[in-house]
Amino acid sequence: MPVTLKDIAQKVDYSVTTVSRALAGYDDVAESTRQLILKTAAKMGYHPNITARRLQKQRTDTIGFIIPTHGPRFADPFFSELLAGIGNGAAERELDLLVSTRAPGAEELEVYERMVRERRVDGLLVVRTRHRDPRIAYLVEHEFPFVAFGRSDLEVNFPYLDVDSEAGMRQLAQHLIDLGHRRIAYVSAPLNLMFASHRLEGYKEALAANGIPFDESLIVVGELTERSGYAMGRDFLTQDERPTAIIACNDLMALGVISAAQGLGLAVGRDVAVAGFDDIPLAEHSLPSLTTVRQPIYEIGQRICEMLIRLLQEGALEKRRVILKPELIKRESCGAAI
Amino acid sequence: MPVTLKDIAQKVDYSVTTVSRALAGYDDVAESTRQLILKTAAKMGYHPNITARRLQKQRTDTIGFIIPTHGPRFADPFFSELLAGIGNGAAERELDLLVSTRAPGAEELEVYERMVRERRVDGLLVVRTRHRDPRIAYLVEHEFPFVAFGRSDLEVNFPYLDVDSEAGMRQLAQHLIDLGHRRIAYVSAPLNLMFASHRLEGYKEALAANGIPFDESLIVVGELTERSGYAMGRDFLTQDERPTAIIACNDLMALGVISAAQGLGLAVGRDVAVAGFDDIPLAEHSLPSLTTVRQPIYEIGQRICEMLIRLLQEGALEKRRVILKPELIKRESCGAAI
DNA sequence: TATTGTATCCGAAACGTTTTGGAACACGTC
DNA sequence: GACGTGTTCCAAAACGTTTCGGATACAATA
Repeated sequence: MPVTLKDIAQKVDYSVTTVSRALAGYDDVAESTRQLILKTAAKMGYHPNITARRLQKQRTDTIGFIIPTHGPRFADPFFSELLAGIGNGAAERELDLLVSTRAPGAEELEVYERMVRERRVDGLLVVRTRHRDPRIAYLVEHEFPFVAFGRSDLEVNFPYLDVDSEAGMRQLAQHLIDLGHRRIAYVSAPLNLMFASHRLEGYKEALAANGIPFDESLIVVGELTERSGYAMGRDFLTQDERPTAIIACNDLMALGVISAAQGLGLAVGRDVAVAGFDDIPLAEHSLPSLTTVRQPIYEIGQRICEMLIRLLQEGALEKRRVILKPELIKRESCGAAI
Repeated sequence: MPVTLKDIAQKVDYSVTTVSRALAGYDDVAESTRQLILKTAAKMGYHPNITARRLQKQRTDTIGFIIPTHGPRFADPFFSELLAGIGNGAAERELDLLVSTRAPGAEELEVYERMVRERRVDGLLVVRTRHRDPRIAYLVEHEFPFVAFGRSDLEVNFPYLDVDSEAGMRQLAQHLIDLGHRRIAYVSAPLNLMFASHRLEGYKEALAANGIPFDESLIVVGELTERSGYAMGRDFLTQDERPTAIIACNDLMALGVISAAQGLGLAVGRDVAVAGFDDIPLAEHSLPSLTTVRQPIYEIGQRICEMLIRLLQEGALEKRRVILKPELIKRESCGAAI
């Protein structure tokens, strides 16, 4: 049986109130009795019952994070890094992190609803925002505190942090164009993801800026996995008039494209250029190393966590919209590294 | 202000007790009043306050999982898959999952202590067990319910699930030996990890069984990252008398070794054989595809979760120790795929 | 008629904490 | 001697739920 305030109170012969206040550091308890109480509490091995405290304080000191997974073999390095950032961000402020894993869809929304209605968490983190994102709509409607990683096309106002994917992809495509490429294939992410639109937009802008006509047949939509990148890459590279460069919407797919190219006996970086987006750790050490656009994933996790915490503590946020500039990382997969 | 039982009681003019019991489905409330209460609760948008319920029931319906991370760039596909398994396992039984991320060490143990002492969770999941694992020692000493992924060398009895790494590695090494290799280098995981010892043991057994002397200089300890595998692989492959095969303790390092080999102009699968352990999704799609030993990571996550839940519900476990047989997956990195 | 049984309900306590609003007392000041 | 001013303490309420141990009313049984 764990030690409670009552137990201590009995032992030192003070009221529960006084014990509570001594422990909490109020100054309306005599220094001598405080010392006695502190010592006794330590000796008895007292630790507050967090649930009782939560009930009384009417907050959980917990934030929620629902990871959108797809299928059982969910092995995305992007999310483990993001999670590490969020986890450590939460830990710094002594907050608990409640994690759920769910594939996008109706069930996923139910998880959000449960978290909100049953007051399991004080606030939520929403990642990988989608078009007409129902999660955001729900949270805004119920005025539940949350911070998103990614913008939205809903006509609502909410705090978010995002990376300027459009600019990043524009830079990347421009880089390839500068290297002389004209037929640049593009493996998109599912287009219901906001960032997928932004990146595609950036790609189109770069083409337009250089007077290269947009060719629908060079665009394909993948699933963000390596397997998918492999399949798409193979398709492109076995066409009669194959592209000279392939951009994938994330690094995992880009790695798949590289495998596909190499499987066909092509030298990536010479025979065909390949580029990704994210700069996961694997990108640097793949062979050839991967040209990509760097998002500071860990830092993003930390920052959205911080934003949420501040939002919860202060009820508002001075900077509700944060856009980070991504960085083009030139490596071997698009030609000799610089 | 959320709706409480009291609000409903007032509305329908029954006691809080009756409302509570009606909602909970007890049969000592008249069918007609139950219907009334159910309808009213729905209409008023009632949802139980989970914290209050927890306080009363003296359990949290939450399990804890502390992910051992190393450094900020923590992007391990193994853990995201494991987390997906655990997350979905917990969700099936309507349990919350409390996640924390912490590097092994003193701070990490403090997280365990907090979770236990302040009753934040009903039970814990411990993964990647270590020699004289202080987490296990602590939990056993405090008789706190937990299930481990991995065995221990402590003289204590606790429920765990593990993969027979020794057998897996023995098979893998035997496979390489059968392919004619005699100088087989080995990139181990840090040796304080239980599975590292088991795998090294399996490697040694295979050598011994085939009369190959054990060569200390062929053993090196890496950090389970691709970067580390790259460095170790490069070291081995630039030696005068380089090994003809390299086994890495996990797939991520094996991928690093492959990069190193390819960077040196070696054809992996022909000039040098490389093998890993885990069978992360990337292993199948790397080029060449990676020979490895398959652990069903997602399933492992699900199963340890299930075990813990059963342990919590029934107070005991019929099968406290589960050992899974891993499966050798032969692919191109050790010679033509079969 | 007295007793037992059944169906339906509820008051009060409990879970462990924090906070509110004041009580009790000692001390100095006018 | 009355009046403030601190200092130190505490009873009780509150957070929202579940559960224990009846209570009541009525029907069925002996």
